[in-house]
Amino acid sequence: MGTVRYLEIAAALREAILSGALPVGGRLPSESDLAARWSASRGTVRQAVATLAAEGLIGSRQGARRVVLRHERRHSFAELNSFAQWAEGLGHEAGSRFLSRTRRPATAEEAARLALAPGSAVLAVLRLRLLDGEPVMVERTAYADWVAAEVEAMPVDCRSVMDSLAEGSGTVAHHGEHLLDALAAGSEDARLLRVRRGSPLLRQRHVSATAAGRPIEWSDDRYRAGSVTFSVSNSAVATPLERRTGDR
Amino acid sequence: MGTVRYLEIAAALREAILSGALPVGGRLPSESDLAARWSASRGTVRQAVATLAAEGLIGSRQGARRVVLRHERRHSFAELNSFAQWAEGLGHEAGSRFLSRTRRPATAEEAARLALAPGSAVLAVLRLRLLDGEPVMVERTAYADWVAAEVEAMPVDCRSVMDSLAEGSGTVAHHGEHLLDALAAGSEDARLLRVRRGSPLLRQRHVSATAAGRPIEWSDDRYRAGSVTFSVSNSAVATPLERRTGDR
DNA sequence: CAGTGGTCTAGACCACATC
DNA sequence: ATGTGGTCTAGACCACTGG
Repeated sequence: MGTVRYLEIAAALREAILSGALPVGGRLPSESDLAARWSASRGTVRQAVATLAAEGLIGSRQGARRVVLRHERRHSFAELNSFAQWAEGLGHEAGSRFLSRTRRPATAEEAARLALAPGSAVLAVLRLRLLDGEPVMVERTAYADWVAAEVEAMPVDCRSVMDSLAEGSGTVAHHGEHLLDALAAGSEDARLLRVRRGSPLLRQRHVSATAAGRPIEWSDDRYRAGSVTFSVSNSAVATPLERRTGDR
Repeated sequence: MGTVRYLEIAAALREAILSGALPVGGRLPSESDLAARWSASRGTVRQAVATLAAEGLIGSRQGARRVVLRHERRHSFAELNSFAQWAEGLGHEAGSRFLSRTRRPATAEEAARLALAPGSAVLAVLRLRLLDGEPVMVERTAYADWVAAEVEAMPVDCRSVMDSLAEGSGTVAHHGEHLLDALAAGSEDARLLRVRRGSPLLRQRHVSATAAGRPIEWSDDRYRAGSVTFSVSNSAVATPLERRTGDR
């Protein structure tokens, strides 16, 4: 059986929360209740509720029952790193076009982000992303050389580079670091996104890496204002968010 | 002793990573090594490394040693919810001025975010934030009525509302949900931040709640482009980030 | 005060990586 | 084949919440 006990329990609790059976502000059963009901040890139950806490669905304090914080669904990691999967998960139609793919030496920033020796070759890609036919994002990505050939071979309207890499060589993104800021549209941005120069864009720069920590890509994605919102939830015990000044 | 075993181990490992003693891409000692070295059980060691994994510092795959992913420090939850603590942590001087504080009925959105009955009273605040004397952020916050009196009593240049609430009534933020997007500066934004109307701003809307899940405030913070960057790290096992279309 | 979550132990078996 | 992390058990004591 591929079944994992604590994920079963977590899924059942998640379902109860998302369906509204457990209202926001309501209390979860105690750990011992859950352990008895599922014939599992307390450790396993704690692993299940820790999963939900990491998703921001529930909170806890020593001595008091766990409480439901929200009942909205979250998106998976795959949806986060893949524009196509994200769009489809929301019922939108994702489009994509490679505008250029060229090999060139990495810039200093790209080399640093991809943990490459300065001047190593990367595959630089310019790509336009559409949502229901409308252009919403311009993507400028540098791929590490060990995936470059595979990316070059993809069709110009390839739905998802990350999906194709997974199906092809089995390369899967496992970690990501994302930098979010705002900037004014440059002339190329403006032309491709059909907005005026200087209009606000939301920029998401991110590096994706394999489970072993090997960087795959470093990307600069610029969204038309109003087209997307990023959402982050955190707590005093688990802090996935950071804020910085200036560039970087 | 107020010492917690797994936090001690986590702190030691974190120190080793941040100092560079364990290089990026390097492998951590095995769980049994660490357990022996610290005279702790394997469960305790796993709790320690789980802490670092949640901070995005290390990654793991079944069967292989854990690897170091990065060695940059993260900011605490407190720094995330508090402009003042964040600025001071970076060595900048944070300034602040209340421009207005008025009680009025909650808008539909505010009532929903703060889990209030429609039309309940809130304290609406307009506040300008400075970094080293320069205006960088405009904050429009709705405080729940049960903290309104306390916020009204604070001086106009109060450094940190959240710190003051903690010291005063012991109200501490424990959970947060943040929405990040870009938008064009309105006329009030432009005047206060000394930028042109229509220039790009990074908007962070967020709700803060107590450990019990009781909402404290709902805020719309707008940063001058280039003044701040938000950073998020995630992995296939822990996904704190979500992306959405349109408003909300 | 009883109940609850937070911490910790000392085992066990399995799936997967690495050599 | 050996080592490693992933999962699970069945206990234990403590700190804190709540009525």
